[in-house]
Amino acid sequence: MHKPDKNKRKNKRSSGRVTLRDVARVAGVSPITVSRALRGERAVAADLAARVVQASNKLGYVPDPAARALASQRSDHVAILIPKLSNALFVDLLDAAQQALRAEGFQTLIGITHYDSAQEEVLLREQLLQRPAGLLITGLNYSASTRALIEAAQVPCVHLMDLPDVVDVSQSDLAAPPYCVGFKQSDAGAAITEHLLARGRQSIAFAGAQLDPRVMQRLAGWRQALTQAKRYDPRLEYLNPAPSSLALGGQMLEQILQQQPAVDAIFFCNDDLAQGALLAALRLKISVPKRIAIAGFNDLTGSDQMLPSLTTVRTPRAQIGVQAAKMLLGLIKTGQCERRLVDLGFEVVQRGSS
Amino acid sequence: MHKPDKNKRKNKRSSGRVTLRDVARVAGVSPITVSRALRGERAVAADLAARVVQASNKLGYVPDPAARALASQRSDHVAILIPKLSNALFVDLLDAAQQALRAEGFQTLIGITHYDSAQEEVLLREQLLQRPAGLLITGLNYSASTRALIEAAQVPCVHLMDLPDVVDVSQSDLAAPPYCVGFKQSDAGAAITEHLLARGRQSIAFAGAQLDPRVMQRLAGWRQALTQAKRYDPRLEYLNPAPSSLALGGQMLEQILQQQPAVDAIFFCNDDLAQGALLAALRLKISVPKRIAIAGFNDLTGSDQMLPSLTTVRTPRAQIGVQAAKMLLGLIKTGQCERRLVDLGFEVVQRGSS
DNA sequence: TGATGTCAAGATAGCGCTATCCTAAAATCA
DNA sequence: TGATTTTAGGATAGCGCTATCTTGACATCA
Repeated sequence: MHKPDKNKRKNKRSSGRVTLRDVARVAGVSPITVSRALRGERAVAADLAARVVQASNKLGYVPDPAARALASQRSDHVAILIPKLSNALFVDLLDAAQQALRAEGFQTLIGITHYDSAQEEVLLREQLLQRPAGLLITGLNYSASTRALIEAAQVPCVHLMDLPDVVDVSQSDLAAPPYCVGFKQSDAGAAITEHLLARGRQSIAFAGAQLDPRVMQRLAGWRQALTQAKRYDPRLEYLNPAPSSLALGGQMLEQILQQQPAVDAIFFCNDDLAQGALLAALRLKISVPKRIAIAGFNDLTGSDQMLPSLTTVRTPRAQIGVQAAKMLLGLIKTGQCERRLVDLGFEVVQRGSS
Repeated sequence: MHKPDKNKRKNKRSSGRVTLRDVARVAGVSPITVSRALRGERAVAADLAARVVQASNKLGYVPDPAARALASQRSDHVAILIPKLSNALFVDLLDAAQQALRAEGFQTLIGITHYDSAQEEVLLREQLLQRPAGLLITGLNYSASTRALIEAAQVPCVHLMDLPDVVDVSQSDLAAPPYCVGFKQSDAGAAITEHLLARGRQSIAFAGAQLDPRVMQRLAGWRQALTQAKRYDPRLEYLNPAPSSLALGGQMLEQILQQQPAVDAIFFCNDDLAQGALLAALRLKISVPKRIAIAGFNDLTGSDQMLPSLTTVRTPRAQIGVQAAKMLLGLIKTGQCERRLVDLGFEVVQRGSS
C-alpha cells in the first residue's frame, strides 16, 4: 500500500516538467495527437481532442517554448526595433504593442537602435538568432543589408509610424508595398502648418532636431504647405541633428528670433522641443502666442499643461502599436493580410500657443 | 570537376544552419569538444581549442539559442520586471540595464506590472517559462507567491531601486538579504526635507501619488526629518493613489494651498508632480519660491528647464541598471557575489524652486 | 466490385545542443 | 614500481517538441 509514485522517471536528465508525453499517457493517445489537438493544427476527432484538453488541464501542462522553437524553427518571440526610449512617443508605441502581443502569448524582444542603422542591423541580427515569429520595425527602413536580413529570415514584418508614398496604382505590380501601420507624416506636417497659416501667421519657421526620416517628412509637409501659400522661404528651415530635448527647443527659439526677427510662428518637429521653447519664452518674457505662435508634434505628456498650453498634432501611437501587433499576428497565423497599409490619421489639437 | 557541394545533407528537416557538428568536422574533433571549447566550460587542450575557434570563425558558426536552452534548461534571456514605462525613471533604468545585458549576449524580456502584484505574478510566470538565466525585479517584492515562484525557479535575482532596512548585524544569520542595487529611498526623502528646512521653511507638506513602496519610503524619510525638527504634522501629508502626472501635481498644489495656507514648501514624491505644480503656480501667479518652495524627486528630463528650475533629488537610475546587470551577470556565471547590497546614493540638486 | 482517393491517427526521426557516463592516458602517491 | 587519482577527450543519450512519412479505415468513383 505504498504511494503510486506514478512517474518512475529515473532519467538522469529529467527536468520534472509535465511533458506532452505525460499528457498523452493520461489521455490515452499518442504524443503527436496531443500536440495537434492543443495547437489545433490538424483535424482531430472531437472526443479525442476533449480527452486531451482535459488531461492537459488536469496535469497543468504548459508547452516548453525552447523545445517548440527547436522543433519548429520558430519561437514565440516578436522582435521590435525602436529608435529611442527617451522619446515618449516610442515608449507609448512599445507599451501598446507589447501588451497586444502578450495577450496572444508572444514575448517581446526589444532593440533600441539609437537612430543608428549599423546598430539596427546588429540588433536585428541578434534578434533573428532567436527565430522570432514576427518583426515590428519603426519606419520604412530601406537599408539594403537590413532589408536583405529580413527577407532571408522569412519573417513577417510590419513597419510602424510611417506610410510609403503611394505610387501610381498602375505601376503597383513592381513590388507589393511593405506592411505598414502609421499615418502620413508629411500630411501631418502640412496640416499643422496650414493651421498656423489659418491663424493668420505670416512667417512660419520649421525647427527640427534628430532629423530622422519622419522629421524630414514633416519638413516636407511644411514646405509644401508654405509653397502652396506662396510663403516658402528656405531661410526659415532650422535643422539640428542633435537629439531632441527641452533645452534644445529653448535654444532654437532664441536662435530663430535672433536671426529671423520677422518670424511669427514656429513649428517644432516634436513636443519636447516645443515645450522647451515655451519655457524659454516665459523666461525671456516673449509673449506666446502674441509675439510668436508655437506648435509642436505628437501631443506628448505635459503639452496640455504648459503655459500657454501647446498646440500640437496628436498622433495615434498607441493605436499604431495595437494595430501593428494585430496585423503581425494575422500574418503569423495566416501568412497574409488583406490590407497592407493602415492609415490611422492624426489630429491637429489647437491650444493656447497658437 | 563538379563543385564539391560539401554538405550533402538531404535531410528532410535540415535548416541549412551551420551547426556544431559542421564545426567539429572541420576542426577534426568531436562535437562535444567544440561545445566545450567555445563555452570554455571545461579544460580543452590549447591546440584543439585553437582549431575549434578557427573552424568556427571560418564557418561563421553561431549557436542556436533554442537548442541550447532545451539541452541546458537555461536560456540566454534575462527577465526584467518594471512597474510602468510612463515614468521616465524606469525607462532610463530599463535602457541602461538592457544595454549592459546585451553586451554580454543576453536578450531582455520586459514585463510591465502596472504596480499590480497579481499582474506581476502572471508576467513572472510567463517569463519563467522561457527559463531565463536571470531576473531583475523592481523593488523588494515580498508577495509570498511571487517569492515562491522565484525560489522554485532557482533563478538568480537582483532587486532594483531600493535597499532593505539594514537589520542588526548580530541577527543576520536568519536569512541572507536579497541581492539589491539602489539607494535608501527614506534617506533621500529625509535629505530633501532637511534641505527645505535648512532653507528656512517652516511648514513643509508631502505630496505623493501612486503610493508604491518607494513613495512610502520617501514619505517615511520626510516624517522622520520633520519629527526630528519638531515640525511634523500629519495634516501635511497628501497622499493620492492615482498615477503620478503633471496635471495631478497642479491639482495637489491647489488643494494644499487651499487647505493649509500656512504651508511654505512642498516635497513632491516625483518630478512630474512637481513640474505640474510649477506650471500651475505660473498659471495661478503663485510665486515660487517666494510664496512657496517646491521640491521634486528623480531629476527627470525638463526639471532643469522649468521656471523656476526645480530643486530635486538626482537618483542614479542608469547606474542602478548597469550595476544590477553586472551583479546579475556575476551571479549567473559564478553563482555567487561578494556584496549583496549596493548603495549608489543620491544627490540633492538645489535649483531655483527652493 | 475493385481501384483510387481521403482522412485521422500513429510511428519515426530528428531540431542542435549539452549533461552524463566512460575510457584511456597522464599525473600523483605510497 | 604498482596502485590510485586526476585529466581530457569522446560516446551516448537525451532535452520536449513537431515535420514528415506511413498506415489502416472509410468514402468515392468508374
